[in-house]
Amino acid sequence: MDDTKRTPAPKERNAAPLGPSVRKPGSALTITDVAEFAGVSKKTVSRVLNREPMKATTRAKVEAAIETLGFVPNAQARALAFRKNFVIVLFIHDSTSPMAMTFQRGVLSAIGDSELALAVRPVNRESPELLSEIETFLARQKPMGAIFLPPLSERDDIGEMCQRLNVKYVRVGSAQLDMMSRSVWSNDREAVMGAVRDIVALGHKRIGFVRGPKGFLSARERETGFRQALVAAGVTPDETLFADGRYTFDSGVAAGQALLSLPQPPSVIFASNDSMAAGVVRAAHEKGLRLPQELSIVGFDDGPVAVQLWPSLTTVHWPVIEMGVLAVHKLVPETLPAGEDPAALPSMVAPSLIRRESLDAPAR
Amino acid sequence: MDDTKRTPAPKERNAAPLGPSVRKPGSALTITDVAEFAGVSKKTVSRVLNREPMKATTRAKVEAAIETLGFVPNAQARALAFRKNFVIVLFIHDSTSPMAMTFQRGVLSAIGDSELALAVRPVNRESPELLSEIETFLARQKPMGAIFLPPLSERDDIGEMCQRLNVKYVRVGSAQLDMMSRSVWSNDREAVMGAVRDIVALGHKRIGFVRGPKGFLSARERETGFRQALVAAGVTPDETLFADGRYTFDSGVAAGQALLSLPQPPSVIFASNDSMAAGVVRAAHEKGLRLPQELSIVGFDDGPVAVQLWPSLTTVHWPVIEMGVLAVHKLVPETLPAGEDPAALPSMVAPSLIRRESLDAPAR
DNA sequence: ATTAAAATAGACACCGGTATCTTTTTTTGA
DNA sequence: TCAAAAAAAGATACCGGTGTCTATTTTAAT
Repeated sequence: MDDTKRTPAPKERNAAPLGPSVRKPGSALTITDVAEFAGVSKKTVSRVLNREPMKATTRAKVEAAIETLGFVPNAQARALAFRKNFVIVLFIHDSTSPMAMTFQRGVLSAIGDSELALAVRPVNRESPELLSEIETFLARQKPMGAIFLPPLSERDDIGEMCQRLNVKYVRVGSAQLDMMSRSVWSNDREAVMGAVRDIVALGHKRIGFVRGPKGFLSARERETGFRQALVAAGVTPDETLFADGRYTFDSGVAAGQALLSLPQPPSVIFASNDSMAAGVVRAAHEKGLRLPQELSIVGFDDGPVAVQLWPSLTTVHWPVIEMGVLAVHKLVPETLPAGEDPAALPSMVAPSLIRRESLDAPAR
Repeated sequence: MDDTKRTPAPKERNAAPLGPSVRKPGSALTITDVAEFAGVSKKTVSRVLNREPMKATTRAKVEAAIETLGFVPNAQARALAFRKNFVIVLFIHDSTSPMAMTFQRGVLSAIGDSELALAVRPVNRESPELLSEIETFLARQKPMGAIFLPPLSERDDIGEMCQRLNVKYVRVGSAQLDMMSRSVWSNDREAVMGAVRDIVALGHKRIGFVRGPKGFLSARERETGFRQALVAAGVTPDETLFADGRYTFDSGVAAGQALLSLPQPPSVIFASNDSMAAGVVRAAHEKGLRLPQELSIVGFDDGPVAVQLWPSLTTVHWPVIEMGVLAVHKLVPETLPAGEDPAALPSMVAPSLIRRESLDAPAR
């Protein structure tokens, strides 16, 4: 054919294949450069990159060329051709949440140094455009998978949308929210039940409880577990020993003050998360109580603050990091350690009580 | 041969392979579909997407088509054609670091709901392949910009590599590390000096200091500021009042115990970060000291733990979120609020002391 | 009204990979 | 040994956008 002589001025660089020695800096190298260098076709280089079966000698030749030139494939071009971006998106509701940050560590550790990338995207659960925002992001990025953290994960419509868009996803929460392959959850209810059993075993009779916000599944599950454990222990829940909280430190202080001002205050207070437990610790200190002799306090999360408090906090360890790892493995089985069975991955990780200083038997 | 005989039905190209009328769900729509629908060329749609100047009626026509079809452009295709991925990469050394997590919040808030995405990439500063790992990631992703957090930011060779790869970057730290347009920093030295002035003004004479790890610029700057402030106040630094720490809670406990066991203990202890300050708080509590009457404690960071401690921690607020916002604005001026001048962006954000309960005048 | 200049829209190559189909090479079988 | 089958490598279209240059329309000027 002709028409190759086209425009004289621009794009001269292709006219006479790059001219001599115009080796561009950095990694402007393409698969074509590697192919020429190795004396094979583009497709052959592509085969090497994708580890397709081929003759060993050819592979070696190409790998040598890649090594020599320092070639790094362009992720966007691959993504375009694959119609999948090698990215995992982490959708979070509140970028302040320590849980989200901890979860992210799990995700990053599972990704390791694979070619996967992590994209973090905060969205507002209250926004009326929540769904379309997520849809647009997914349509634009076409990620390998999406992870929804609480409370986003509690919405079924998000899952349905992902299926419609053909995007793999995992919903993370304090109870199973979707089919196994799309769920990662901690059994908060059981964990609280176990913790309460331990507390009761120490001899505590009056156990205060600080609720989390009603809108959070974790808060509801934890309260349910607490009540079920009491019932199982033969104790009728005393509604005056329940105080509302919003998962914040301040709300924990207020709840603690309220519970400790009761005519007959509890000998131990279970707070639905560590921030509120820290608030209760403060309320107790302000009242001059000796901890844990005069008041035991138990939290939930095992966040960074738990060990830094005085006394250090007995708390339910929420296996958030493990959940992050699990979510990635479910989305991209290739991240699994070598011939492990993706189908054998669990969905649930069990939280468990960590005993520290803030819990002891009640005073005589 | 001409291919102008315009296919009647769109996507004729799929007719053979995919069967007829297989209108795929979701956003398998392309710019070509929009162009056909609007009766214009691909390029015209592209112009609308990129907000290039054009006739209002044409623009309206195309925008209507986009709206009607629910078209979302493919980020990978754009990135490939642009040779730039609409992504900002945040390189962090230690995914555990609370500072990194807080910084990330600033980055996310600056990104807002623009089409930018945030990718987080942990790398190990100790790894001998650190540089090549970063280079490979940048070559693969071709991001709009890269942000290096401490202690990665302290390496000059990383900056040089980015320039070689033609990647915009910002180095974040506790002192200016690069030219203004590539730096975001907090003046930790000045901030500590100011804090010490306040402490001295309260009447404190013996001020203990808990160092951070020598390998961190922030630790060195904070100590330098501390010493300079003492000298400025006419006090000769007493080396026995310095204790080593590693920015961890445990090291803070140990340092606190050491300082409080001195024959003549300090009346106030300045810890180089909040975690260590929390450790000092614990050491003081263990010794039965009343805070702040018998010992004042001051930290640095103003992290989440500061308000949750008892007593709440007086600490230097480290404006990490603001630094995150600033870094994004520097990398992508388009994220600035509307006609603000990118050149007018500051590089430095000043930390300042937040007075809380843990600091008071020394006892008589 | 006519033409030159400016503004706008279109045609087509191209970004850097992968998929499909074809050609070439190697292996196998008689 | 030679043809047939299998394996390997190559040629080319294509993913979904943007850049460049050309064609067309609109505006301005005479």
